[in-house]
Amino acid sequence: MAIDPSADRPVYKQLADLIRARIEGGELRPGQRLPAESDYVAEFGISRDSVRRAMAMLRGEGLIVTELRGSRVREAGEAATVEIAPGTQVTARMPTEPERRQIGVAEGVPVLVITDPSGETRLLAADRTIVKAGDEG
Amino acid sequence: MAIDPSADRPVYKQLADLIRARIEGGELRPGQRLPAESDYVAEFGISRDSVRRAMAMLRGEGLIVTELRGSRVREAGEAATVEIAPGTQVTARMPTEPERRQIGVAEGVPVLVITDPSGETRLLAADRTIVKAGDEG
DNA sequence: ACGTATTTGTACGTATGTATC
DNA sequence: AGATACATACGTACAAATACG
Repeated sequence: MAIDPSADRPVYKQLADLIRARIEGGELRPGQRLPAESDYVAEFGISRDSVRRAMAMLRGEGLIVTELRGSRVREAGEAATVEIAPGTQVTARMPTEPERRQIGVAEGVPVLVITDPSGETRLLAADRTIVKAGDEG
Repeated sequence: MAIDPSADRPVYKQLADLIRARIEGGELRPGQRLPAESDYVAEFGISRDSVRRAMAMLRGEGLIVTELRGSRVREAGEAATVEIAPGTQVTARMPTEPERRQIGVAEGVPVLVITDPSGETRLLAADRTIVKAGDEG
């Protein structure tokens, strides 16, 4: 699998596809370190800009996390189950950056917005929470 | 409010903060067109790169959508309510790009993963769906 | 304790492509 | 056709955090 700069699909998306396939195919396992940006630059002869765009894309999809020392495949992590009463509403959205820091959630992770029948809302990190509908409060 | 290149917080984050505050403060209303990238370049004397990073950040937060003609504040849109039976589990995550296209959901919008007691799952766009726990199937 | 190497973060520049008005 | 505006993609440079010897 290689990258074709003359293809219709942008270089950075091709690289993201390639890495995504390696993650979903199990070639890159949860917790495993990804090659450095410079490795991809050297391997495919593309610019660092393109590599960084690809990484940003995968980060946005929640597939990888990036720290100063490199990126790694996100680990699923055990999610706690929260039971909710009938009439409770649930939706999700991306947190703003201040919220993200406050809740202590990584980039690329949505928050669950849980509104109970009284109108009170809770914000929970979607990667640490599974909401289960119960038959009573 | 201005941007201080010598501040600790990066220029692009300062700009994102500024635009986010304008959105949350109602100065920029849902559906309203944002100034062009070049306007921000001129207004604050920063590079287009920094402006684009700020926009990407806000896009990732689901606050704005960007098209070829410019960016605008995302409109909430009427969300349909879906009732779920007791025992049904709900969580959320970001879709991968192929999923995003398949479901027809904009960038920056998470998907709700709904698993009924039999184990079957549904993917729904979180900005168009509110899940409501019912007291029976 | 210190310097060095590695790696990502930020920020500037330039150029070309493409869609819209 | 021309102007506008965003998308992609290359380049460079320096800063900051971490890891290593």
